[in-house]
Amino acid sequence: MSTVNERRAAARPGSGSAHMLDEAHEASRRREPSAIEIGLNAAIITCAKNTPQILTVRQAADDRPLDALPFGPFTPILHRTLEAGLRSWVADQTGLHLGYAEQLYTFGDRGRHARADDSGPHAVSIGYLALNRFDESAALTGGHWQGVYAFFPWEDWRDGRPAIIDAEILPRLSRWLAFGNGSSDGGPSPFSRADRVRMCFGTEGTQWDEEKVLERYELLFEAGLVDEAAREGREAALMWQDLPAFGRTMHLDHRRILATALGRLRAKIKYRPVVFELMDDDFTLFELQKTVEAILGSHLHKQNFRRLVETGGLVEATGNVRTHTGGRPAKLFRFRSEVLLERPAPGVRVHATLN
Amino acid sequence: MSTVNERRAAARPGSGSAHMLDEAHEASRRREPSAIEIGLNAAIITCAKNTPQILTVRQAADDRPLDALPFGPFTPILHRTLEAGLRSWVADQTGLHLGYAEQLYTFGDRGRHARADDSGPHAVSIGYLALNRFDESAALTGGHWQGVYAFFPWEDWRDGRPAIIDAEILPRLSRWLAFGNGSSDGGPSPFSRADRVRMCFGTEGTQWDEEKVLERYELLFEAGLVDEAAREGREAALMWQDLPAFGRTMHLDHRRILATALGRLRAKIKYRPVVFELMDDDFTLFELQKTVEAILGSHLHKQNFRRLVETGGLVEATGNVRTHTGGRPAKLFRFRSEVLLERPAPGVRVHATLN
DNA sequence: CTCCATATACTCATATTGAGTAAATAGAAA
DNA sequence: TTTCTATTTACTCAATATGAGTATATGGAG
Repeated sequence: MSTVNERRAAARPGSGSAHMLDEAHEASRRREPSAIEIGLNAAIITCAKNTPQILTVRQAADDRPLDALPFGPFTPILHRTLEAGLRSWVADQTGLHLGYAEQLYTFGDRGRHARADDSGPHAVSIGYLALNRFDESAALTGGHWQGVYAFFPWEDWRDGRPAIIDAEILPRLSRWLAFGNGSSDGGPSPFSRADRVRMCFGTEGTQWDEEKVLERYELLFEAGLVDEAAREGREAALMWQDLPAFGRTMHLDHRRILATALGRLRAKIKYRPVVFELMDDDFTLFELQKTVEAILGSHLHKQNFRRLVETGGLVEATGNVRTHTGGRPAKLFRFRSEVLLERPAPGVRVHATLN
Repeated sequence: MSTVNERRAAARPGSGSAHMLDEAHEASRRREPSAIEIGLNAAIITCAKNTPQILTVRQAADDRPLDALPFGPFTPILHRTLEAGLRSWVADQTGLHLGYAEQLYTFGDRGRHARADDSGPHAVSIGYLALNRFDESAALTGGHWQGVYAFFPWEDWRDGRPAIIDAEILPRLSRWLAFGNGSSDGGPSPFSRADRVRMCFGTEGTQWDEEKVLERYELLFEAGLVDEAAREGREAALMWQDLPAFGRTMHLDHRRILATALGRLRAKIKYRPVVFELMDDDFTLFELQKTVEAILGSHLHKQNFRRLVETGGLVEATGNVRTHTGGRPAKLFRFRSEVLLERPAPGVRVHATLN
């Protein structure tokens, strides 16, 4: 972990730093605009075919086209709020009208544009998580849905511990540890690299935490194992040869935003009724469970799931049943939005099992 | 000076929005900077005298000076990351070196600058929550600590339900409901105003949720009851006469950022060991409890608190005791940072009681 | 020396959780 | 028609966690 003084030193290239700061502050008070672009990025998630899906658009970068999240700059003249701007861009680029949307994080680190030098304007990107129910009939005017786990193959544990972890990831992380161990390089994490590997991938007795999607992605990034690290000229990326693809790559830092989105969704699904943003009006409890499992990437105990969701007042029976389920007809349920008024934090509070 | 966007808007006052959007996007691709300022704001919280304290600086606005959070613009030339910029501004303005800091939210709504028209540049402000232990000996070069509940008198329930709720707030909210009921005015909330009053202030059987600090502030804002609403020319603010002060006001939207910070801290304290950022290295369990209670604004069951914190592996005894506690000497404890490696979400999971 | 406020050590009933068994039912396969 | 199968639905049960309480220890103030 870097000290305050180191951080301050880094923040002051060259001469009289205090003076420069004052000057910058003064410029701001005189309302001189700084050359900063604000990008709005939407991680739009739906659930189809038992898999969480992300809406991507194609973006030409350098030579080859890459997957990107729908995005555009925030222009205050056109958009009353940040979220309005986001909705407008998404509708523009994909024809999709967003339902639920929440702000995730604002990314402002240097290096977003894959330049070693400081040329070009600096961009700050605000990431959003949006949830839409899957509508087969509504044709998109742009972009297409892709399975989220194509970007994070190590995150889906529904068929057991993904092979890529022990076969590809952990051996390389071990080499990376052996190289430059100690605390991480200037990052804010107070943990040693070895501890971070333990926490992220649940080795040595530590258990897998499905919410640490971002932490895992960032660890792989630091270790130079994801393509984005090589693109940005990360030092650690130089030590690898014949790297397999650790998930599909994305434009700029969009995969980081997607990792943030999935992690947030996995966390939130447990204490707020956000799953229902992904469901049709009527659904069976089994369909609901499959959706939750797809998001969490793990299996849940069926009987307990039903108990939780029913006694928690999250759903109510519609009185109808669905046949052709492959077995006994299933009662149809709908979301009871009244819970939001009754309980402080209603949600699908679930604990993952390994079965 | 006029901005790029203003000039464009002036040149084409009635043009179609789709075209404008394309054009704006094109402008962005040509890397034309938009005139947007990014402000960094720090809600720095500590705990002293059994009260959460917020670090404020004085800021001259229009005629009278107001309390403000330490803030400054993000200048990519000077600051490698957003957080580095924040730390630098805070050190500059107050002499304080931040410890724990996390990003809260990015506020970008029009109206931040209390202008009815669209003059002036639009500002986007990124709010941070920072936690510091209180250090009596470290003198501040600027700013001073103020009790958080001076800004939100309705949030401290340690001496029972605050009188201001039933005496001042609820009667006026009732009048506000009677005026223009129905769903809120264009806001994103799917609830009726009446439902929001219930959820926020725990009327009609609904229980008080201490985490809804922001929701409560925004409800009071919409109802025109806080000074900021009058300053920004909110319509609802016009209907009141002889309004008492509903908490101290702050510069711009800083009180909203503070509300976000307190709400986030109250939520996070339950599932992450953030309290310890506010404690000295050694502390008694009673001191720890008093700190948690100060943050949550409610009392906890003492014996259960100890059990939770000890069996949860959050603390370990140092072997020393503290005397002069007013009673039997208390064992001193320290934070066991190893829990972070052992458990996925260690924290002070507590449930409020009314005693 | 007594009182007092706090610390510490327990008990106990109830609710929640994790995990399991068993019966019901419609469609598909034999 | 019968059997099989995958699924739904209904219970059970032990272990643990939670909310609330009682009882005792101990140093300092008066």
